[in-house]
Amino acid sequence: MIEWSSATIKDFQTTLLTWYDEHGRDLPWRQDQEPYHIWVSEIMLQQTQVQTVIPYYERFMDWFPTVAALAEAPEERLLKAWEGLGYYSRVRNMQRCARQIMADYDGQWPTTAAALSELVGIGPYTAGAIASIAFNEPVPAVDGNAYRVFSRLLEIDDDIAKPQTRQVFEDVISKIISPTRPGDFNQAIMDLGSSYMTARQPDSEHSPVKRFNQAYLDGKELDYPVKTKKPRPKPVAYVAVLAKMADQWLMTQRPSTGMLANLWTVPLLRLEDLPLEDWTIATPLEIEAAVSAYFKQEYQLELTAASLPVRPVTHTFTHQKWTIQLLQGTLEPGDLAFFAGKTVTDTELATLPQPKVQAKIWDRYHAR
DNA sequence: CTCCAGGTAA
DNA sequence: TTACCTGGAG
Repeated sequence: MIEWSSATIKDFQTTLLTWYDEHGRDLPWRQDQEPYHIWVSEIMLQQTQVQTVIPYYERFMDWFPTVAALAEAPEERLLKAWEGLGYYSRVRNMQRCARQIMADYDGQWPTTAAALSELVGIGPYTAGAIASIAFNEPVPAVDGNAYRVFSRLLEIDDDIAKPQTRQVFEDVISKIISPTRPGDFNQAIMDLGSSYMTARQPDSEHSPVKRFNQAYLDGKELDYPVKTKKPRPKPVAYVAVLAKMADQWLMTQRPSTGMLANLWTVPLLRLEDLPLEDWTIATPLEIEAAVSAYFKQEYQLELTAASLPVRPVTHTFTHQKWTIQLLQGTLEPGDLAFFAGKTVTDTELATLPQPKVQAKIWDRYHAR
């Protein structure tokens, strides 16, 4: 890691902020310094690129214009607003946070990073972003962009996969951040990280901070940031049951904890949970019979099932790779007392919050 | 298809 | 440390 003199730091601040004043992006959440606006945008941007976030942000503000409105929203509305963005626990945490602000702070946001960190769903990054942008507190906002930008500027070799490394970056950035315009400084770093200093195809030749970029000057840009790899996702085999009862789709709501919590899908059964001799070598006919037996046993529902002659749907999460065979079925009229779900018309179907993997299942079904 | 990026909670 | 989701690049 290299060190900058105080003259270099001042030079960098001026160069960065001058560039930001000229070329910073004009985004919906940069119209004012409302902490609510900053917060919503930051939570969305944690996981998604700007172009995708914009329409979600506009609709979110339309549906939930204030912290008070968000605190009172029905959960299904919340999940619908977040449908397709992923990491659904975040929007539930946002509502818990909104309720904390109403109950503990009388609707007024706390104004320091330390206090913001106490709120549900607000970690060190988001606390720094809100405190610096909305309240002008000179604190760093260390996200993936900051890791990438500063590791290259200063050739910081610490492994960003290790939690302790955050402190190294916070210390470094604290010395470099503009004391007068900390919010703009942090946002300029984000813009730099998504334009000239990208992960795979940086364009430092044209970057406004080219001359400060030690890794670029040394031809080692792509060596930064240093990050150890994660293990491969584990394969899991599923069968999706697209079943109708009296012309209505059978849908299930997932449990309130774990993956895709509270979202709606067609019944998804792990092959290894079905009554099969050996699920790794089961034939379509054996799977049909096993699924019917499972429905009878677990839900007390009479299902006639037929495999669909389509490619399985694949969907990869960080830690699991799902391969999903599609199966079509018809249910005898019966009660759903033992089934965690309901039957819906096509119109009602569209109102249920559903994850991307379910969208893929519908796509494959309709393309058959 | 594979690989990878990205914050917080538990 | 591991779970949580989707999208983009190659």
